[in-house]
Amino acid sequence: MNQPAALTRQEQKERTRAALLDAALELSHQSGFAQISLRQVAKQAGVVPAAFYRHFASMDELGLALVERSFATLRRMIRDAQRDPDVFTHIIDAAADVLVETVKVNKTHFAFVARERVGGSRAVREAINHELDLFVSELAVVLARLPNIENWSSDDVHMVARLFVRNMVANAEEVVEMPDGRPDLEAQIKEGARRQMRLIVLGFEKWRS
Amino acid sequence: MNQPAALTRQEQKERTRAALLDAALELSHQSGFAQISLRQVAKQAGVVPAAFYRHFASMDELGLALVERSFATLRRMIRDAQRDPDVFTHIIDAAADVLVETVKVNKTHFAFVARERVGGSRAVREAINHELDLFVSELAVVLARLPNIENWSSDDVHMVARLFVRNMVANAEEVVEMPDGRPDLEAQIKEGARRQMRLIVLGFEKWRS
DNA sequence: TAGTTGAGTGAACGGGTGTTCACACACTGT
DNA sequence: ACAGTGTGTGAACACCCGTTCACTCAACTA
Repeated sequence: MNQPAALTRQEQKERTRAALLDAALELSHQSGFAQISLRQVAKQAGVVPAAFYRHFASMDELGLALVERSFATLRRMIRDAQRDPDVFTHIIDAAADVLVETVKVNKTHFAFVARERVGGSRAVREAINHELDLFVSELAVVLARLPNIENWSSDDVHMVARLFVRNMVANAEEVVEMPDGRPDLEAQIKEGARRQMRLIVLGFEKWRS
Repeated sequence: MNQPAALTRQEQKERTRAALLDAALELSHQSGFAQISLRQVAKQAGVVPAAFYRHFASMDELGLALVERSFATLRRMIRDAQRDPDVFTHIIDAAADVLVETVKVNKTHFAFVARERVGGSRAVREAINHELDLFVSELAVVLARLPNIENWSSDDVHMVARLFVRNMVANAEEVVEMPDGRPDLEAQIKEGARRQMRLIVLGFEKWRS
């Protein structure tokens, strides 16, 4: 019936919403989400401040939307990784590679999560920690199938999963802080992540209680 | 020659400076250091905004002073712990206990460090990460003397030290976020920390390259 | 004791903030 | 073709911000 070249109402609205999210993400990359203003975001998105309210009730609500979008990226990374056959043969090497590469490509999303996980407003902080808890539980299910772990208590499996996720977050933070164009640093982080995971896995065999 | 009951000039100045630092620490405990204002800090310290400049050139400079003060607390914790003979017989249990107790008592300092390590301004962030790097190196020296580690490469020792410090930071974050008056949660965090350290130590024996 | 120093004052400034409102006007369903 | 819906506008508001300035007056020095 229509859209002869122009944009439908819904399309246009979604486009502006995305522009606001992108603007907030980019601005917060330098100074942190908590200290950017509604007016700055609106300006960067090419929109008047009042228009912001057509999409979000507050900056906090935009922050929550950003959490959602960022974890969607993380989930996609995990899903794609599981399709790769290498992951099952050299789990640790693959995990280190995938981690560093994905974080590098989606730097802004991971920077947002890393930063706001501890520095953000209460609402944003809790949303992120909730997502990370979900992620720990998912990882626990995967770990429970590994040879040396299959008859551990579920408490212990959860503990190990937390250990891995914590280190994943810490390594992601390092990649985020990494200056551009430093493949040496990148390799160093990757190697560090690999060794840490190997050390932890070595402990599996002798674990009791 | 003087101070009949009144305060010397220097004493009074130091007192106000301390009041400003305390005010900033308390205010940032709820909302994060980066989003509190010079005026708020001055008001909380019972001083007019302009007086702030007699002590710090900017909020950033106050932040750096806060980093220094917080790490002095951390160092005191380590030093005290080393005096305790229990630490050498049950290193891991003692470490978990000391960590949780000290963080609980100095909650505001650790909350500041945990939060601003990733969320703060560039200057504050770098100062904290520098202090943490120093701490990793100190720990590496201690670890290098342990039985299973004594002939590892220094790179590997450093890697393990980083793994421990990361987990220490993560556990401190958990204690900080912990609501008051929940000894069950506290015990849970302590037990988790203990298990994670034990798992890592188990890997020491079989480590190669 | 007289003069100097400097921590703290109070008012003022220019500018950025979130939020509100009536309004314009392009896309929408009838 | 027409009325309606709703995204985006631009101006206005009251407020808080960092920073400056001339000032007071107690603690200091000589």
